[in-house]
Amino acid sequence: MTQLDIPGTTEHSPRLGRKRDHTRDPEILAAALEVLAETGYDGMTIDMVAARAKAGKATLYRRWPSKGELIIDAVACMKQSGNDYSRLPDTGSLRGDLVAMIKPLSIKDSEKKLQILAGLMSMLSHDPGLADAANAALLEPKVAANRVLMQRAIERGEISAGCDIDLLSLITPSMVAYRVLILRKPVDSAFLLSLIDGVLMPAVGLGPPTNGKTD
Amino acid sequence: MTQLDIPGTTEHSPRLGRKRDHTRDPEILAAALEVLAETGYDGMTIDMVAARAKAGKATLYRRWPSKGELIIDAVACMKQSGNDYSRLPDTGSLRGDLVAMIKPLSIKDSEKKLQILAGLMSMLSHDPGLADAANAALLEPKVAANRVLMQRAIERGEISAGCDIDLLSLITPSMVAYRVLILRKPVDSAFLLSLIDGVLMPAVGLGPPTNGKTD
Amino acid sequence: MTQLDIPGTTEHSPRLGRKRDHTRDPEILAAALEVLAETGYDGMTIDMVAARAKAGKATLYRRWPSKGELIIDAVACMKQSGNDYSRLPDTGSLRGDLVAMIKPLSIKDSEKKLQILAGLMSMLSHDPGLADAANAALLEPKVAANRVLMQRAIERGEISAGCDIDLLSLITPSMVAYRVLILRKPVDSAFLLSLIDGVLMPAVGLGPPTNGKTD
Amino acid sequence: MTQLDIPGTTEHSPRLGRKRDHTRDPEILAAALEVLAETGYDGMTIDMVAARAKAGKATLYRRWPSKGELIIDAVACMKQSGNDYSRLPDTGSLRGDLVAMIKPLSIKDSEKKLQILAGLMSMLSHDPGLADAANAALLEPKVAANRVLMQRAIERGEISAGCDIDLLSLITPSMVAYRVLILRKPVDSAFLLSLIDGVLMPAVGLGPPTNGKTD
DNA sequence: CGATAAACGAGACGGTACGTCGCGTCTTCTG
DNA sequence: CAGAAGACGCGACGTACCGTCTCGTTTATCG
Repeated sequence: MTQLDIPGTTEHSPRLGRKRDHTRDPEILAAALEVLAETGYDGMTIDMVAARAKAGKATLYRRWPSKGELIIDAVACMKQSGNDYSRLPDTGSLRGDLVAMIKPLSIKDSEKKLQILAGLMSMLSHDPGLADAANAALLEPKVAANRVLMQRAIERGEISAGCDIDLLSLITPSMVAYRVLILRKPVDSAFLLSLIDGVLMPAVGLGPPTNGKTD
Repeated sequence: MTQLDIPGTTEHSPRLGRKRDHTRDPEILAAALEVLAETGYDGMTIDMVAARAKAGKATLYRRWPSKGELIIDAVACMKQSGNDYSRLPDTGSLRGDLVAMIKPLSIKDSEKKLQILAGLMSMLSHDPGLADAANAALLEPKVAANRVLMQRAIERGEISAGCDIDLLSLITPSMVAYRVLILRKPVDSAFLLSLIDGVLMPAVGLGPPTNGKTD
Repeated sequence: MTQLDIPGTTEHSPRLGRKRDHTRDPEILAAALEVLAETGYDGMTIDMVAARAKAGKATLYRRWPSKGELIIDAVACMKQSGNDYSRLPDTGSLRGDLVAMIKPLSIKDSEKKLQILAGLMSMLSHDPGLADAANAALLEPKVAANRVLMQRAIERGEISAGCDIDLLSLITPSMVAYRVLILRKPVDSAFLLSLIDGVLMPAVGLGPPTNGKTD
Repeated sequence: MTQLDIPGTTEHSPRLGRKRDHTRDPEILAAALEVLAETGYDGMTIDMVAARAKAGKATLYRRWPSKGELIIDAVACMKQSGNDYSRLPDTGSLRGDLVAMIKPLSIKDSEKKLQILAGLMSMLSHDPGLADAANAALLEPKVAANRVLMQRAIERGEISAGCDIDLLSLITPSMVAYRVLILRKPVDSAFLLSLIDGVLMPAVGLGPPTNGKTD
């Protein structure tokens, strides 16, 4: 997204003159994310971002063609800094794993990401491939985590290999998004447990928890 | 939303002079929807809507306090004109009813509504109650339809009364929204059937439709 | 200069909508002159003028197409407010009248006007008719005063009717401008008296003052 | 003006490294004059000059501290290339000499120089000593020529030694400047002859030409 | 002769003013 | 008096230019 110079074929341009200082990119994007978080999408201003990053407005426009693109890239870069799901729980059962992923911190993080997503949403229709960036940064990590947990359950024979895990891994994220963005209700453990026990477990052919304890 | 002067109370003002011509409201809202569809939310302008409706800007602001509210109302009015779900299928089985609701026309309608929803989304965070209007106009009808179908299934004893139909009726809409807005993939019968057979039916304790029996 | 709406033929446009509030013009122009005087031409900013006049930038640009035109008009309006030469001396002799016009206040005024003229000068080449406005506001009043004094001298038979008073009335202004703008020397009585006695009086065929006294 | 590092003093720096290529100076100044003539002072850009001279912007700023100084120097260098007044006419009479200096080429040159002067004028107020450079390059040569002619007339006893030739030599240049820059009328022989016969000759105590022929 | 230090073309940098556009309000005139 | 037309104050947008800085390269002097 950042590449404004078309990568073309073999860099036939010798790139004369001062090089664009790409070490500033992260600083600018971080400033953009700060302002985005503080003032919201609509209140965000290019001058604010430039001032926060101690950069000139022209420097921003040299790298991103518009305010929208800048935000997109800022969100995309959030992917790295955001809490990743590299450390997945491994409790031995799918339900145990899913329940283990219910953490207040994770919920807060999801809600924040969804707020950002809401700001971007109107632009997703217009710019092809833009949705991919937002998805990859904001939603896909969670989806991927779900998919991995289910894949493990298949491998250990806990659930049938015929389960459509690509579909099932989307259910929690989409329902959380719906609840936060549309219904504007808080996401809590009870809601997530309802999803696990009322939707996901039946869908993979597993019954309710053998012991009654749910947390 | 539209009523800025509540006529219900005291009415000490005899409403002198020319009455507000409320026959113009639909025209203005239609113009708003046209512009919204043509230029997208961000590109939409109050002046555009006013010009399209051959109305003055002040006339619009006399009726709606802001651009956002106008759009909300425009969307809300779409509710009436849009294909409502007053005529629900009644095939005798829940699965039959759900499948019967899969119609190309209905899918197209949903996608259009979701595009509008996308444009509104960034505002839903700021304006309290605004999300309710959007939800009521764009998503709730479908949810309500699902709920009714499930309620009937409970009443006829097809599924357990313990099913969380408030939760389950949200699954299809949220998954469709996710698919259209985030993944930008088309919604087709196959996808919807996967949801019905892979998620909903197991969740309500019904098996796959191998034979007509519902176990 | 202010008329941006072409006066055309017969006002075929009914001029619907709110009228442009032309009572604001003088306020804006006055603000422009203030800023011009305080910060100089180069330091002057449209936002400064707008803020000073408590007007929006768009209001200024609706009336004047650019910063330059605004200044021009501001200068032109100065014509009215500036000290006019309606009260010319009448001492009975041309030399007496010319000497009577040498006043410290008048000199200061001239120098200020010339500083403004200097700021405008680079634009005079590009815009046809623009020079006329500047001339009419900044220099012509003085020239006209000289011309009147000489015309009176002709009428009373003091000097020959063959004198090229259109030419001679320009000498003092042009020499003063040259001295102030190019040589950057102060204009004082001695300089002006040198012009009167060394240039103007010989040119109209009058000798030096009959008695040696010059004041 | 060009010497930023004064080589006269101490010279503690051994001037290592590549020497500044001063053969580029004329090319750059010529480019500056071209751009100045084509786009006017306000439209002129350092980047334009650099591009035209196939030089880097830093090269220009290494030699001249600002845009204004560059232009001044460009104008000053024009002094050499412009038609100088080293070959003054010597017809034996002051009037003959003055009339002999009226040449179409000279008039064109003057008008061009005045256009440049106009562009510089707004800066003359701010930069001390800048006016001197402009004056020395653009106006003083003509003034000096007039002064020499009048000095010769004094020396040959044609006119009184009491004439204020410093003042009188300014009259033609100032009146020409006024006519070109303010009145925007062409300068022709008739105008210049009017000045000679109507102003200068009377001022030095000489009558009209003995014979009626003026050329 | 090789090291070194400055100047070179090119262009990115921080900053600032420009002129445009949209919002929501206010004013004028018409029906 | 409602309604159309549109000017108003405000403020963000994206562009252009200034004067400085940083690249990688070239060139002249010094060791």
